[in-house]
Amino acid sequence: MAKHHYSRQREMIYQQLKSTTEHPTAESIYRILKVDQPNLSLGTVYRNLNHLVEEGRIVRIPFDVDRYDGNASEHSHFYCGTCGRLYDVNLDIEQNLDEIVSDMGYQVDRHELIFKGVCSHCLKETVA
Amino acid sequence: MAKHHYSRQREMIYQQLKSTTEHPTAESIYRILKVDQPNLSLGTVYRNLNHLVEEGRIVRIPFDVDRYDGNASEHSHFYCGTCGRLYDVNLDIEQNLDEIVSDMGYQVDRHELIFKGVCSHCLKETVA
DNA sequence: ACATAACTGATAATCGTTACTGATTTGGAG
DNA sequence: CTCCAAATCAGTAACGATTATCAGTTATGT
Repeated sequence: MAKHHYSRQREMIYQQLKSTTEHPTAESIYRILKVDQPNLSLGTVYRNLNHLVEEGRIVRIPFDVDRYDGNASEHSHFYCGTCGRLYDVNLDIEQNLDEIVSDMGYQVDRHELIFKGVCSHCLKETVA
Repeated sequence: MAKHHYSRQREMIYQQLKSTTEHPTAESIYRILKVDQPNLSLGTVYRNLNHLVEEGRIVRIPFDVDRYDGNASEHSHFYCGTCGRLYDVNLDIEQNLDEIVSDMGYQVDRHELIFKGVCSHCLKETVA
């Protein structure tokens, strides 16, 4: 007996997340999918996002309004306070961080690292 | 003319935060201060926490339910998923992180780094 | 002391997220 | 293929943390 049934809605949500690097919110995923699936429910989006996070297929980025990342591999984020965009940031050091904290006696399952400031795009705009 | 008036409530909240390393929530700060100040309002706590964060005197740790840190110097946190406690973690590398991301073209104002797992205290409990 | 802007307490409103419900879909067993 | 139980759905109500509102109070500069 299967633990999970196949769900068309869940796969749509997952594929939508995989197809973008914009780290959308539940609401914006809902709006996009609603176009082709007019009777999609917002609750279904939330339910499946939680489901996918538990499975480890996607990552929740805890925010004022939570955002989601279809790239579940370990990486950081940069949040631009000017345009509100959320960028992926890959740091070589990142794996070491968990080791350092492990050596302190903690069992580290994962970490969240988010930088905040102004992105290069908005920096240009400001100068102009 | 002063930008801010002195506020007894604000100082109480600040002192409460400085006196603990438990990273309390707005609600728990409220409960503690309410004992000696029965007519303290929860809205006042939220209002002043925001005020103190803007001043940079304290730090907001974005969480399911936000928590606050009276130690405004740069450091990370470890969240234990078993007991729910939030620990301070000091890493030497931490300053370098901002530099690395700055070199990528971003203007980095600050970062948030939080580790999640099981703390040493809870690890012992589990074994026993 | 006066004027004014900041602040407070109390309460209502907001809004992201979760819970509930009855109907529908899925996958395995006979 | 048919039937059943578990999983999922759409729709909507409920929840809870945080913010907004507002009339009354307090702090600060003149």
